[in-house]
Amino acid sequence: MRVLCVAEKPSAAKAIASILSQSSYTIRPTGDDHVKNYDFTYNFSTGPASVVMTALKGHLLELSFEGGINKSWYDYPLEDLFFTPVIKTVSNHLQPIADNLKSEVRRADVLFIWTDGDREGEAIGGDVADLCRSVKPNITVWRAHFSSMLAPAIHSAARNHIELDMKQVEAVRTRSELDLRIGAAYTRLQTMQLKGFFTMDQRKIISYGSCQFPTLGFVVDRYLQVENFRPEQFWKITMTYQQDREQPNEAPLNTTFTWRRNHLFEHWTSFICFESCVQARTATVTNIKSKATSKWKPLPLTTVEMQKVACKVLRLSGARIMSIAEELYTKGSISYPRTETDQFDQGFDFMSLINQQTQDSSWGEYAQLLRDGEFERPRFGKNNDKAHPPIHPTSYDSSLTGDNKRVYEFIVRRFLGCCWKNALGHETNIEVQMGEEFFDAKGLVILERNYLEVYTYDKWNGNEVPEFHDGDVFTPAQLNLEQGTTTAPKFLTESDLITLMEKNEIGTDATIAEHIQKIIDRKYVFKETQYFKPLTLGIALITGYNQIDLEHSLSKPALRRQMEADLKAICEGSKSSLEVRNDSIRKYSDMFSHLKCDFRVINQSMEAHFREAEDNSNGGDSSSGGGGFFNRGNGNNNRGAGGNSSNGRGRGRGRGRGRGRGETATRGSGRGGNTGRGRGSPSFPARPNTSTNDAPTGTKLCYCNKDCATRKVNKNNANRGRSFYVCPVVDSGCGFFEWID
DNA sequence: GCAAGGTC
Repeated sequence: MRVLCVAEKPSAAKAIASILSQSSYTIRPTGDDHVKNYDFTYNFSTGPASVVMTALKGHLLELSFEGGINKSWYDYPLEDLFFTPVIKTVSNHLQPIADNLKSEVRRADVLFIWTDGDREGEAIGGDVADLCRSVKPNITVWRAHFSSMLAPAIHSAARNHIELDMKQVEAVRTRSELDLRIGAAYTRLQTMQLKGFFTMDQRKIISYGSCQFPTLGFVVDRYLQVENFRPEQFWKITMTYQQDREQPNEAPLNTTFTWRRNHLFEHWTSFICFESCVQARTATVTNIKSKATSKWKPLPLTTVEMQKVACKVLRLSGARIMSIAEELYTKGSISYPRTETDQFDQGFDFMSLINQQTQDSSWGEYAQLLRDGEFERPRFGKNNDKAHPPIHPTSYDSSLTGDNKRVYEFIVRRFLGCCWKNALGHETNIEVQMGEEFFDAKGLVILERNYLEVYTYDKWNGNEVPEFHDGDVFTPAQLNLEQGTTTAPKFLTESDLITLMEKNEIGTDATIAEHIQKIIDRKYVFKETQYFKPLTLGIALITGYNQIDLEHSLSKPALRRQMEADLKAICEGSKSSLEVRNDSIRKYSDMFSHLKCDFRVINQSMEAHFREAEDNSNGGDSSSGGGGFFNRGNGNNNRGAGGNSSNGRGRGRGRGRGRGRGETATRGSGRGGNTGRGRGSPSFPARPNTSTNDAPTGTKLCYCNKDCATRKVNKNNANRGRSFYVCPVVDSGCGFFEWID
């Protein structure tokens, strides 16, 4: 018997051939540089056989439209794109691989498919079977079912073959067809309709894709949240305690307590709470909880996690990280970089990998510690793609420089961190009461840093607090009622964007970074430092789509998620692929007709946003940047970084400018506050900033009981029916208030 | 000149 085995990629073919043949195979080259044919013999359940193990490079076939519509954009109605037949062909660069398969299968009795154990792998297998049947219609087809690349799993798969799961194959075929039809129709419509806006580049593509648009939608949504943000004032009580040290030359220990109400938006309610504290004058420790705590070491590294964390700590784009990881993998320095698995197999040989890293001058000492007894098995995550282990170093590589070195170092440190112990600490929670208000402080002593030593990307800072006991009473060093303003949310970082995409099932681990790169390349968004901001084109498209009353929003994740759910339904057998295909085509083509009718809305949105952008650019340079449109806020326009944060934004809409980030709660401690005058400790609090509207009316009395006139106030809603008094004298009064029950 | 999904 002669068996032709086909793996999804060259590395898998090599690994499987090594296991099955116990490394005694001969290699033949093919027409493709990366793909090799491995010849060996193997004892299958049906008996011994001569085996050829070969590989693909992912999908073998590509989908396209039949006939002239594939090329000509103007000679056919766009609606035809939903119905015109599609064909699958081998793209030119994969032709040598297809030729190799065809010639090998002629000599085979059995085609044995060893593609990855996921939906796409099944579909790739389906295409291989079709191609091979075109040469040898009656060939027997087996499917290997394996859940790891370890020898027992591979041998078991070889001896217990199953059949291709045509439901999964159909699901992927449905997905590809829908993606192509929808992408082509909407892209052509957008591009042709909006062509007039781009004088400099007539070939500009304004693409639509079921993944790229929701991705753009996330960026624009956040932009609109920032744009529409209205700051709100709040008030909060801050309290600190200062303890002298035993050593006179040591700086005193300052402890900041957090008000349990955090902050309130009602001015007078905050006053009342604050006054209760002022009256009490001292704080009493009401509860102390002390316990051991730990900071957990990270999980083994998956692709998406690598992108999320490495984007942040290395300040590289996801696309760049993936391309470097690919390079490191090809070089043999790290394992396969596209994996969803965050658990290592039971038999995984950690120690030899740790040993390899002991020679490094930077992290070698930590690898030595692990080798010499500190090792602890990595945590078990919840995900296993049954095809690849978590990303880890496979050999020590000292030849790297630049970003490649930084990415490699990240992967090594992450791996070593996983193999260490959790960081250990001791936590103390102190609750104190002043008047009717509660405050909390948290102390942390780090006892053992463990994994933090090597995984330097995680931070865990200790915080020393005084040794309090239940019932202790102290006088605060400072007690203030501070005013603050809520601040706008920040723009999305790449890490935020990846998290959103993952949560909403937009793209896969291997494609998330590509979709992000795509909306940058299309000039829908740009990246300013680490933040994503939409360009005029992106804003105009999304706000335009949002204004059209479509059955489903094309810029929100729900449609893609529905497609994902339908594909699962096909795999589970609860829906047929034909049903999903027809329903989806009807849905998208109905929306397409609607969109086409209402496209003037998108045009108006473009006009409005482009005009606004041009106005903002002070005239003249509206054609800067690629493609002849204004790059809102981009440094290209010489308005400097951050230009779009205040550049005419809110023009005529009364929006505040310069909504400062981080300007929380420091006002109100200015005038006359904190001077310690009058009653000694606690120091006098800041005079509350009473605006005319807030100022009470009434008569009588104040805390200082001196000459300042006071007025009585009734604020039933705010103070539960009690009256209180406030000294209204701004410059010479005491600034205090008195409760009168 | 369109998509998203594999992989190098």
